[in-house]
Amino acid sequence: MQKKNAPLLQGITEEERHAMEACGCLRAARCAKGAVIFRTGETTRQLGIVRAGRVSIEHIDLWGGRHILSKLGPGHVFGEVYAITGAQLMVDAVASEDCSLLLLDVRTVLHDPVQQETSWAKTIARRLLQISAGKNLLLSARMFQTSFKKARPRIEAYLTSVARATGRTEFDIPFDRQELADYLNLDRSALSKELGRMREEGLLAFRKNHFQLLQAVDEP
Amino acid sequence: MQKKNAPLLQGITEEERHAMEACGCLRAARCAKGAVIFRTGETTRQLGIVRAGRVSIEHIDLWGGRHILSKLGPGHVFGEVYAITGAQLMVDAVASEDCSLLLLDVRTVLHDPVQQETSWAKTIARRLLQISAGKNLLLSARMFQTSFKKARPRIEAYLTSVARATGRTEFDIPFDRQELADYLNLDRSALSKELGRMREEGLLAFRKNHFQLLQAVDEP
DNA sequence: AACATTCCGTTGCCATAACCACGAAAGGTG
DNA sequence: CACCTTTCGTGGTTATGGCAACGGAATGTT
Repeated sequence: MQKKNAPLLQGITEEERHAMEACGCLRAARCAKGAVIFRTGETTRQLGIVRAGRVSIEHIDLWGGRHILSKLGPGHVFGEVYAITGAQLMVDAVASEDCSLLLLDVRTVLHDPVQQETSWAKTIARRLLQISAGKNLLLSARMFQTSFKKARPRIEAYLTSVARATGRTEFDIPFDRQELADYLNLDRSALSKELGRMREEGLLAFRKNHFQLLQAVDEP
Repeated sequence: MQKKNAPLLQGITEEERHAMEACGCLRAARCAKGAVIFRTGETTRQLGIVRAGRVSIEHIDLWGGRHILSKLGPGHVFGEVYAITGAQLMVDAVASEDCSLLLLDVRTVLHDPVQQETSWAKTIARRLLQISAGKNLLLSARMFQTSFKKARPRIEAYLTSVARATGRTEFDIPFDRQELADYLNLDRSALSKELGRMREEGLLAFRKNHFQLLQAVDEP
């Protein structure tokens, strides 16, 4: 039972919470494992906030292949882009475990002439902008890393970006091999091979998901 | 001389414009061709709005290779994600022609306790959220299209997405071959080869940047 | 018209990554 | 401990896409 507030709701008081629930903007929900929260092709006025459990954001491609875009734990927000724009979902949001969620009606917050003027609506709107911009940065970073045509540069780009983010040349990554391969759009065995080669060449050392860069790629 | 307002400034009256300029939030700028407007690694409080000319958003990778992410014409906005988050730029913004720009101080709009309450600041904040969410959608769509390991699925995914967006099976795409290849992270000749094969198989017809899907990929 | 330029299709070669399959190591569970 | 599952490295094979080079078509320029 996670008690900490989601970033989206930080700075929202208990009273404001009650006001939100009273006007129907915010409601709690529970989902059993495997339940589909948002479905591809639908539209939604609501975004989801994970309170407990995990939600998987998945994309089924035209050939039935499934891509897992992210798994979100407590505190994270999903579906906000679709709630804001009104666009049809390009992904499914699926409860990968039993979940406790909050559903927030974004369209009301942003467009209802009355609610819009409440202090909590203003707070939410501000946070939404931060969250949206932040996701933008993540997507951009990933695009750069996966835009290389060969495996080696993709791996180097990813690892150096983690190194830059943490400020260290030794770090753990949040992926196992298969997940990293998916993230970099590579085959797992191809990734393993390339990592092996890089280790032989003395570029890095690793064990499981712990990596150490030995010849840092410097920038002047 | 483009006179139409940028989406970001739609609904902003002349008076509000003057107020913005008076408080230093908004200022005009001119850039000669080749001038660097924002530089990788810097931070910025300002976003740019293209009034005339074109701005190229570029990414120099660790090996000196240059990737053009987008070219923005009049009305488009750039740098907003970095201005909002305060993150270091991962891209350069370069004037690819002589440009007339507007620079808008986002941090003031969002964080200055006084300006924040003005009607124009509220309008701008609302629009920023729409723009940010919209860019998010574009980035997501591109990610899906480039996440395939082989050329054929990437091409199909891209073309079907255009078909879906336009509602037609016959359309022009905004890229020439080289640009489409860059967009899909493919080699130009590999793209040409695959397109040729698809034409032979009767999947589509094309000439230059005009495409026609013959066997639409249906979804139930 | 002669020329340059850009855009596009095609070809051949080869490095490379996808794919399949196996076995070893590590971790969890009874 | 024995067992199962997950994770990871390796090998071999094949298909694919990157690369370089060329020629043709279309367009623009002098």
